[in-house]
Amino acid sequence: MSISTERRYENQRQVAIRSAASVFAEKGFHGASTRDIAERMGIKQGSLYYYFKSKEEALGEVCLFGIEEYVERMKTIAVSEQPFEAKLMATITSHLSSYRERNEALKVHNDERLYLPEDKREKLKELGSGYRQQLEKIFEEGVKVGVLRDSIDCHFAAQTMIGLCNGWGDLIVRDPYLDLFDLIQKCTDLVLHGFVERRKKQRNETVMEKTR
Amino acid sequence: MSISTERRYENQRQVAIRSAASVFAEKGFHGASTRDIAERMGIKQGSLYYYFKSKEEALGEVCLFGIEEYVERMKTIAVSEQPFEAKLMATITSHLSSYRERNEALKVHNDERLYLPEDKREKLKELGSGYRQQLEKIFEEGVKVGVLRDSIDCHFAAQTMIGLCNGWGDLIVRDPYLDLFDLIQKCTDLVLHGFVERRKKQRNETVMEKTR
DNA sequence: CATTTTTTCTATAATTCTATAGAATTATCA
DNA sequence: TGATAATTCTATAGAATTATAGAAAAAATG
Repeated sequence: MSISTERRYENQRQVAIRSAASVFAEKGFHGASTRDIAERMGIKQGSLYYYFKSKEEALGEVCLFGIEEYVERMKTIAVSEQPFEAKLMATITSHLSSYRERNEALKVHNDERLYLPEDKREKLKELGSGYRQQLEKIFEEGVKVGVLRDSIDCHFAAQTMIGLCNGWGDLIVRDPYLDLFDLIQKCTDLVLHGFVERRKKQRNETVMEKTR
Repeated sequence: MSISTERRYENQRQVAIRSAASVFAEKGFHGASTRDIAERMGIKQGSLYYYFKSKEEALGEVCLFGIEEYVERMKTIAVSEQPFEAKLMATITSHLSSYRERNEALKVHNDERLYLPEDKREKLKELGSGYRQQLEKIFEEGVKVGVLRDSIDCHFAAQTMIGLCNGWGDLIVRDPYLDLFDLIQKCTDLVLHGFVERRKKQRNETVMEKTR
């Protein structure tokens, strides 16, 4: 097998993974048939098995594809020397952007990975927890430098931010015109400051204003 | 058909719906077989069709069961005369509690409703949008009375809060020991105030403190 | 160009699943 | 109790699905 032949195979396999991602995202793992996936990439059902030895393997590859770079980016952000606020926004940006870039594979990872057998799920679980732990550390750092309240629960914070981004992820996948930039601003702002009005630097402010 | 006979039927049908909810939550709509559902309620596969005319109808009933009361409660909260903060917390409480009480049906609604045919999905969509709109109104009210910043996007706020609660919903379903009360406090606090330290009433505060 | 290797196709075995029909059982009620 | 109605069961038709084997086609190689 020549080097270019191998590369060609890997390329086509990547096409297969993206096709599977797209079909799994649309119909779910069990709702999608190998025929659907094959058709989406323009080959016949039986030929798909040249790239995957089973439908399950296809799911495994899609999930890995979906989460791998996402975790990789988090590592980069976590070790970087930016101030807390920048890290937070970078995380949100990375997370939300993944939904646009990864061809629905991240969504498939979220929704369908539990249909993988235990051993394959293990690897994904590690990646996922690694992500959460690093996010947690970012929050801890924020507390340490005094940007964040020291009463906050960093585990809760990390888990919530992941859930919040995943919720928007579903909508991003469904609506390709959704303005990511705007969304990122708003999410960051919410996590940092909440929705409540802060009365700062306002002169002549009275308690009565509350009920005006 | 006597009245008690009808009631018995309706009771058993409710058992069927809950069984279906449980199986759908675990295996997904397509991954679950009618045999699985029947077995969970202790009858044989064919007998299930005494309660549903199709597997799809079962899914429809589960989704409706999952979302109906949830929407109902939101209505009650929205029209109530509580201050904004109380309404917000009531909403979060209602949302998160539903995951404990509804036998996984709300999760099924979230994850599997898109496998329903268009016409059945319509009804659910209306219920869901109604929910979101009412939540939006609560936020708008919060802005109007001055509790919330008037720069906030109430549509974003509502959508985010739903996503945030749904994210925790998944974890609540998986972990029956998760402390809901604590979670509700933290979610409310996040949405209201964010995670950033507010320096209020602190004397001698300098700009340098930011980078200490 | 002829040969070898890679890729895709066709056909199919084996299994599973939904939904239905009609028999059997169980419960209700007069 | 005996008749009627409700509930569950068994058996199965018919459709769909996964995975495999071997033929056919396309591409690479010397």
